[in-house]
Amino acid sequence: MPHKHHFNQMKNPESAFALQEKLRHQVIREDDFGPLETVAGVDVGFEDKDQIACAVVAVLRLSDLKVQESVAIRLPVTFPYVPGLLAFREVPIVMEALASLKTRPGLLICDGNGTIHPRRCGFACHLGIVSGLPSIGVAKTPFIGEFQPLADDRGAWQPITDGGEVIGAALRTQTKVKPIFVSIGHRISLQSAIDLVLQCAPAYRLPETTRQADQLSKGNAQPVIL
DNA sequence: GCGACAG
DNA sequence: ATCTTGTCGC
Repeated sequence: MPHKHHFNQMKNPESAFALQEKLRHQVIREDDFGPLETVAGVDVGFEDKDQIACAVVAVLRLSDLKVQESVAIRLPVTFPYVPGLLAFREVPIVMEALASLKTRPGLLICDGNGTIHPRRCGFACHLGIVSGLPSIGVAKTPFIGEFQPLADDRGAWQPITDGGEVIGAALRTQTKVKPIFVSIGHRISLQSAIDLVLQCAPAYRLPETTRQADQLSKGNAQPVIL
């Protein structure tokens, strides 16, 4: 079982780059999943002056986008935030969260990029390969690449390119609202990723999966004022 | 060399 | 990511 141990022992950026170069070739860029019953939102938040990471996986029914199950896990941070190496900071704890789920999600919608990455192996790709699950990357900013202006209606999108290669899409999920950045994570095509993200974002800029996971990763103990 | 830089 | 209330606009 070569996988799971690469992370915690990752000490220097050189070995992290090497692993990404290896994993990038394992990314499956075509649809490789059956009928989807559930879709899970993945998000990691930080607390305590960046000492503690909190990973949340929220499993929603695709039919009504209602939360069917969710888990939140808290662990000490083991890797710093380095642009381009986000996966090494967040994948391990997310794997722990996935392990404690009762439901095996049909697909993961990640908070972060997939192929929109210098080495085409962002968080969503990394998590998809390590977990074996189909995954999509959804980010609020593009990180790298260029794209043409998009129409202002919901569903409008433009390819994001880098060195002539299409690496993702800038997608407008709500009319006249700033676009989000969708990319392949693993076992899905870019077109299917776009369609699915749009389906999961019927009312807000971010998909419901991300919103639910995000909400659960924050002050779960919201004091009710009377 | 300089600036930019997912979460 | 996180620190944080109200507020301008459709």
